[in-house]
Amino acid sequence: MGVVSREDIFRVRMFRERGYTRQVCGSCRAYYWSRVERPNCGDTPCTDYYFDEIPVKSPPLSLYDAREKFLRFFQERGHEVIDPYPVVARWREDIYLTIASIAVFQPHVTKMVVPPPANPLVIAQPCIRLEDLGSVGYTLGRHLTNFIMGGHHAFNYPHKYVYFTDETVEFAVEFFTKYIGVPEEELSLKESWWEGGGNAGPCFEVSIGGLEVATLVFMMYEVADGRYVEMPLKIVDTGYGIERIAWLTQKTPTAFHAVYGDAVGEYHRILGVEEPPEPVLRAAFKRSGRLDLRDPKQFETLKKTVSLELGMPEEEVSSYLDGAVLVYNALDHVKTALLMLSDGVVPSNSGEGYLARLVLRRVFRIFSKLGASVDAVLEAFETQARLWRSIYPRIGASGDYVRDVVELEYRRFQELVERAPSVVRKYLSRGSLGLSLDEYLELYESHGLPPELVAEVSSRLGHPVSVPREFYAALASRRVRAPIKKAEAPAVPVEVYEKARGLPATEKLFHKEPYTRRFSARVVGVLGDYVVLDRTAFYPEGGGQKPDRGRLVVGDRVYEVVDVQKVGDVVVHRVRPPPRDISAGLEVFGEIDWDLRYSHMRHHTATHVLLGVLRRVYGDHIWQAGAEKERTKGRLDVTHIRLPTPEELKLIEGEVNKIINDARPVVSKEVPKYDAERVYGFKLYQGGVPLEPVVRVVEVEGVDAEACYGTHLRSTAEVGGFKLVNVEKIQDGVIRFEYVAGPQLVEYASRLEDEIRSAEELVGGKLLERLPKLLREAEELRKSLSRYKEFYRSALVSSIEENRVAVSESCSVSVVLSELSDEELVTKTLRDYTRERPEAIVVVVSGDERRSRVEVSEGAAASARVDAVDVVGRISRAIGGKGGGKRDHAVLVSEKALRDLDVGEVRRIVVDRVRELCSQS
RNA sequence: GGGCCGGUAGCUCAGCCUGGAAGAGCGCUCGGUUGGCAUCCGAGAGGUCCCGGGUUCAAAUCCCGGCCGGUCCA
Repeated sequence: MGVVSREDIFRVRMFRERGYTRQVCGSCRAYYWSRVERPNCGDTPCTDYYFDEIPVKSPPLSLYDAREKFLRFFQERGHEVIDPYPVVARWREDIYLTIASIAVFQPHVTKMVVPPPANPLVIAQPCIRLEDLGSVGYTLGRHLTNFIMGGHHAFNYPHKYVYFTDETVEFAVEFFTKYIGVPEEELSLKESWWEGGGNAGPCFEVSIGGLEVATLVFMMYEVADGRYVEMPLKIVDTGYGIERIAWLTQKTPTAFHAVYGDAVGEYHRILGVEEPPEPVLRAAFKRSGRLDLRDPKQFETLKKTVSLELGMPEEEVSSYLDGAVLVYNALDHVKTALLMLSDGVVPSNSGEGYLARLVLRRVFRIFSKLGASVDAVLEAFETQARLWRSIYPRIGASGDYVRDVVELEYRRFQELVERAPSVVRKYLSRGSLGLSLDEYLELYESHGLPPELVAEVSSRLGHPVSVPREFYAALASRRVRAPIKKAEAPAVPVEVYEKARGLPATEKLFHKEPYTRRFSARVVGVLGDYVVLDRTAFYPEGGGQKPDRGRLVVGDRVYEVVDVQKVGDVVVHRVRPPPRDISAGLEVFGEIDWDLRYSHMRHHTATHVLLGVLRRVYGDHIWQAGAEKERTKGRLDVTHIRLPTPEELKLIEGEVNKIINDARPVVSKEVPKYDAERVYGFKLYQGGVPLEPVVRVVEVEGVDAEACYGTHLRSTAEVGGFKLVNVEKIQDGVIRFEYVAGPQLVEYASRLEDEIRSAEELVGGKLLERLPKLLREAEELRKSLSRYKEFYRSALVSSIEENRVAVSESCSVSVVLSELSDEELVTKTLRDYTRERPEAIVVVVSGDERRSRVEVSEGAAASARVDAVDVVGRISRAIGGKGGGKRDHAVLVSEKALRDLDVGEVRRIVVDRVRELCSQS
């Protein structure tokens, strides 16, 4: 296939054969194709909806029927039906959710790393898009946060052409006219341009009566640095709106009625909202296609129009529609949450977990706004679980988990709401004039309190405020985009990486025979400190398993292997000393540190068993979030909603050990990617999704199967034994398990024993006998210390009294020396003393052999006359030292030892100054 | 992964901006008052001011690093 110019690509065979003409839309100026003359492109917002007036031959299709019809049509035309992928895009680094059917094949297929599972193929892929989350209900179904994208895809390789524009348009026209029974005259195909996920291409938007029912994209370009580069692979990427097809055939006033059927009425009941009469919905429906979501005023205008048309009071129309919009939002959001949760998302404060929490909080807000309880929320989830489990089996399987999560998240939501008054009060008390825009933004972004809630709470607290109009604009302007995930730094130097990529793949003895300890091989290349062999038993770091160590022997020279990494299919060994004398072709003898390796293998196999047990105990939302297998211990992080209880931990430990005792075989095999996915499901990819046509599957019989690169035992029996040593929550929604296996278990136990023995030596006896005694003793010492403190305190007070010189009615002065260097005690005593005696000025000189301290404390009346800071300043000038303080309390610290300090001098200065200031009247 | 907010008595928090004596309410203990109570009165105990470092005569307070929690976003 040659390069097609941008205009020519739209001139497809069918348009010529069946007399379609290219026309310009009177409204949006776009070009479109149709068999008849039309005033506009036939898509909203250039027209009202009128598809309900079009005679469609198809009987009303439910969502399920529409999906089946779509799949069968393309299956009959040579497309293989592919099972849908999860809505959580775990195979993508750049997006969290599956936003289109093509996302299933990006980037591995689009970048030609892996062939597609079939070609051509058809898929009904559930997708989630949260962009319009805030305004779903208003357009009565034009926008949904979840939808099924029906995609038929053909991948045209340079050497293998399948089909492109002509057939794609013919399929679309045939599908809608013959299968759905839409008169051909009603079809309009608008020329457009599509971009997304780093790809781009021309497209047709297919509309019927104002409803866009499909987009036919011809993906031909890669977008690189803002330039379009033609791809060798030309992809037919279509998206049929299955919900819209159901809507088109059912002609209900909203898409929600078409998609959710009886559940619409159920939700009205659950939420206690009256259903609007049909004429209200019909009237709103007509114009809803023209609504622009960015302008909330348009919805108000729509209400006015409906009210005029029906002669119904505006308030009535408004209350009907406002209530219905909330119900539609609830329907939509609950289903989105259900899809995410049943695909195993654990709500958290980051990543896809945050998106799940975001959706759930929207649901909770709707329910609490309407005064519905958590039971109503649960009922709403159960209603839809019943509705969808036939299409999505995972929804049926995750009931307990969904219920658990909803309850837990609802509780957190309520805590947030309960916190609101105290937080708002704090902000209100800061300034006198209500709340500023910045304060609203901070309340939202830092405390999760939306402005409407803040205003409500504030007026309940007796401070009516109004939400700043510019709030959402200000919020939007703060949004900055950042890459989702950062590329990891390579584990080998760049120049080694570059050179290694040119070398042939290393034969992996560690895969072929994981128990290989010694081997011979030939040197393929030497790259700096790294040696590359034609085959190796050294395991390179990967999949959370640490690299092997050991030695390489070349002739009579011995090199220590200190690191092993992989570059693609090439294994590189870093050795010491630097391999200066080695060259390609030499024979090498290798030996790995078997003790280390065997520990890795035990901990690795134990990790798989643990993960399998966790999934069995808690459910399929358990996903590996990270893992590390070292010599001394293994570590597994998994997604889960809460810390396990001690009982659960005992159960988990017991189950793992049972499987170890069972001596289950552990088998590794190479399986074509798509076969593996079919057999084991997506949970295969616990440690990430390898973008390769063939994956290595490690299966622990009846327990776990994962795509894994690591080395494993032949049987679980070899794990030897399993003990959890630490469990903690490392972040919201992620639980860390640490454990030891085999001989490490003995090491662990004897380390514990050593610790206890050392502790017992310290306390001189059995811990449980000695500790209570020691604690009692400590308590007694504490009490006795406080008695001594009291004694010193009263001694200090007497000393102050004895040295007291009355100067005037409002002034007395007392300068004393205290041998005690307990600063806290002195300060507290002085404070108590001067509080009782407003006229007192007390100076205490204390210290030790390194430094001295002069503390001046004054009662209220005295400090009105004598400034403590001034007194300290004078002392400082006479005897040195630095200090300062407040008018009634100041401190001076000198580097002199206490015995070198002239207390008489200090007394003279203080008494003179006090006399000077207090004698005057 | 990033931004923002927070971490002070058992609990809820004030104090931090502007460095200078560790605070309030509730709860707890004891005593008194009361027929009864979320009664009233009085006394008392209770602190690693998250951790580490820096600046300073002096740090809960300022600066840097870390940990933990919350929240918004990607």
